[in-house]
Amino acid sequence: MEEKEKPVDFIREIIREDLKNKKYDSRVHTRFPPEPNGYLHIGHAKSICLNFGIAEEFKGLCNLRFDDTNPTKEEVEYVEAIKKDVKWLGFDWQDREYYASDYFEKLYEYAVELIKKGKAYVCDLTADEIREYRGTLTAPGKDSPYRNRPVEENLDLFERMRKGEFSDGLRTLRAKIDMKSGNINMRDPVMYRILHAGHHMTGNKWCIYPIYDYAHCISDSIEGITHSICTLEFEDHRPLYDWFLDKLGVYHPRQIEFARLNLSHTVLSKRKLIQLVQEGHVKGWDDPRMPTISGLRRRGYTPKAIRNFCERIGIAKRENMVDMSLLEYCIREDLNKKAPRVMAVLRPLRVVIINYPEDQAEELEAINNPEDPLMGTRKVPFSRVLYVEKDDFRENPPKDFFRLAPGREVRLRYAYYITCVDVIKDRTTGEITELHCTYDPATRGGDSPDRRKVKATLHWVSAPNSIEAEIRLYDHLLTVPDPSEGKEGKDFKAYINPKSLETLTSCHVEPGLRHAAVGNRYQFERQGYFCVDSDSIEGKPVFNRTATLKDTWAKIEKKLI
RNA sequence: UGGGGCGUCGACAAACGGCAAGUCAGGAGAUUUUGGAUCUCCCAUGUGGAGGUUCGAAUCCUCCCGCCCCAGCCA
Repeated sequence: MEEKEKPVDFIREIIREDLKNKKYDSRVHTRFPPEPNGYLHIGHAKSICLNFGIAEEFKGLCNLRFDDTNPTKEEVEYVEAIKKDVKWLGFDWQDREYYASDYFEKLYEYAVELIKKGKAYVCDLTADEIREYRGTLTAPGKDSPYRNRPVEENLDLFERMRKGEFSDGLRTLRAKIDMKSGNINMRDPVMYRILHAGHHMTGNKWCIYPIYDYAHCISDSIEGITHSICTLEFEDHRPLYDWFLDKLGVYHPRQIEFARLNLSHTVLSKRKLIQLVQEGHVKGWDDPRMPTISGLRRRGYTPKAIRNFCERIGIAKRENMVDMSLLEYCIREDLNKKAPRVMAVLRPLRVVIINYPEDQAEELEAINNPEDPLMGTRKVPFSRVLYVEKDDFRENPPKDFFRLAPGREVRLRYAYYITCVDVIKDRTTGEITELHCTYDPATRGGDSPDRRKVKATLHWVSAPNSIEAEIRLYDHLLTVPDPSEGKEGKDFKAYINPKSLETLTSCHVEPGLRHAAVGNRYQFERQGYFCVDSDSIEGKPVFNRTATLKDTWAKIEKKLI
């Protein structure tokens, strides 16, 4: 071991300490407990990486447990999606796929036990009345008139609740704790509610369902979890978590809370995400603009980049707002090493090489990835008529623009030096339609024998050999880093970026991309990283821009304005 | 006016009484057949504030200030 160890977060520190003290029989067992009522997002990835990561590091286990105690909100579609996403991120729960609903019977037995111990009672107050009796943040609550119901009566009523004798909301089972507690969660919280609703796992077996606080701690206990990691808003619930387990006298894991992830220029709340989907602001949960795992996957993100991101952001208890640029950095870092380079012209400008023989054609050798010689080379066709990027030509170049301009010589990557000799415009609109250039045959491959320098290297495609493609450019979902900092009364939807998607339909890409498989990732030289979308059809691929390349020129240009 | 948390660089985040790490962002330069990548350097005389303890305080104590969470039969 080196002297200087990588700093660890406070949770791993607690675990190290527990291990040192031989707590929990020196076991480490965590769990990731999603509620199957929505898709996983990058914030969940933080939790997944934490829980599964800890299990790996400490040679422990991590369970996948669906927290399915509310049948009115949960669906199988979500459990399938969640499993797919966790797997895709690279984590394995082996055979430990559990559901809180697996424990409904046990939960019921424990509830009966609490009733017998005088720690729980059936309450006939309505939801409104319970709210009234609860008091407020500053005023204590008052006892329910049903609080001192005899044990036998509670037992009878609770059994009849289960049997379905009462309609929804008629009665609840409540923990008998302290209506005057400063912690509102301790003011006789509801443990069970009556809900005549079918459940995705248990069907119509139950018409009473346990509340999170009651179900979660016991599920953790049953599974032998050692460290039950959750987010900060559950800090106030910890005394309740402890209370149930203490009163029952069962195995008692430790709940630890950390700060959830906030990411700039997007939203990470299930409620808001579901709103974006349902109101059609995006095309679905896997829209590449979404911060969902499925959205990021379709966008072209790799599991490695996401896991790396989660490692870099760290774990702490402070509220945070991580810059989207860090996520982008992580995907560039990964793809720079892995993605084959290819040339694609997004906004084509026709270039005719006037001194290149009409009937001539040739193939030039291009390097697939300068970062990795093992990835080899490929041939790209060259001809008299090419496309270059519109942005790469300026009739009146500003200072520091060193791409193509009238009279200027530049290099075509892996091809030749060319010089712009004429600018052809549309007579009526004045729009530049074509460039006439000459090439220097001595510069084949991109080097000049006389060592003369050109300041720019342009990507290009051969017009007759290129194939057409659709390319979708994505930008931030929101125009502001943090929508909650906006004007009073403005919700996040007021900041939805109208330019978050730009679809380019007449792009030209290298012929080698004709049969690119869905999901393949490439670097389009000088443009960014792109991946093949599932909307692709034979002969007409569709690409999603995963991330741009760093663009120094764009920065310079911005300053000029 | 209750209870629970949290304040270290633009954004994350270390430090555990002994010289304020690192990363992203930003800036400058080198290099470059991607204005990419890579490399070098710069970027907190100071840790929300004020006192105190100490040879020594981001760290311990006191008071103050600010921010977040809790009044679902949601999780």
